[in-house]
Amino acid sequence: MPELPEVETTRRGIEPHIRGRKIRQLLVRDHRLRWPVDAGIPQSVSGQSVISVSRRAKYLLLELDQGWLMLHLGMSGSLRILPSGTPPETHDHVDVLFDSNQILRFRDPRRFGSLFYMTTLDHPLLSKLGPEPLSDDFSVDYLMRRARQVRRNIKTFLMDADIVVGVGNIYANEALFYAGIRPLTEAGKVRRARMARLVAAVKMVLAKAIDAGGTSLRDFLREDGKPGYFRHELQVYGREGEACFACEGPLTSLRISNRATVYCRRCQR
DNA sequence: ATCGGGACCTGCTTGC
DNA sequence: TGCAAGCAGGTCCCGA
Repeated sequence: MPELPEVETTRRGIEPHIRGRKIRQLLVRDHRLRWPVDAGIPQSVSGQSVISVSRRAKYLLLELDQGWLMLHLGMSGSLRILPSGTPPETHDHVDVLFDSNQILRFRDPRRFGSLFYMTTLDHPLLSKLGPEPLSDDFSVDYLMRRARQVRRNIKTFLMDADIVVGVGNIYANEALFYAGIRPLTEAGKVRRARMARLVAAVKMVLAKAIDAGGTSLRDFLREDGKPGYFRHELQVYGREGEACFACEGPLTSLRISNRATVYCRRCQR
């Protein structure tokens, strides 16, 4: 799936096409997503216009006249803007047809994604989320305070959406490399100066990935069907055994909480 | 209360 | 070439 940069890339891609447009019809071909898609959604949103498209964590929020469509891309989801009449392919589970005769089409092979309609933003999935990583709320002070309260490694800590949202496996590996911190270091033992480097690294790597249109490994495509280009910027993710770009030593790999972890023994302490 | 692991799915790559 | 195992960008939920 898309991590935060991919979701933000998608948001920026679709907004100009659907903002101000009226929903003519919403079609659910397969309701079996992470949570079953409510059968009442098509009726609820028909005739409503899109006021704005925003993002909270990795959720896309389509603000309508009287509510919100909330969409998560899961691990393999993507959104495309297509001319109406474009035949659906396998795994194209949801279409939103607009009065512009364009379709917003949701594809998700693994069906880990989700779609909700709600009339307030007071939703349990949004209620306990940590700060946005690119906001000022995600600061050294904040992260030091949270780290003191836990006993777990820094990588798992960083990927916990209660702590900070939007940092998935790729960018956690990348940020720890830039910060020079070993992934298994206990979060509570990271000194302030290094935590400051980590906060800066998270912001930098996410911002650069957004600028590049996200990272495309296999599934992710932008709304226009093109890939993102951040893959070429990756320092450690997917490079186990290869030479570190900084010191040329071989990159080490291990699994932390069952997620592929790659780091440089020499550059990360 | 915190934490790790399992579970949810399909498709692609790898190794026998 | 064929088949099975392993792995993939997320994250909720359960039991320890």
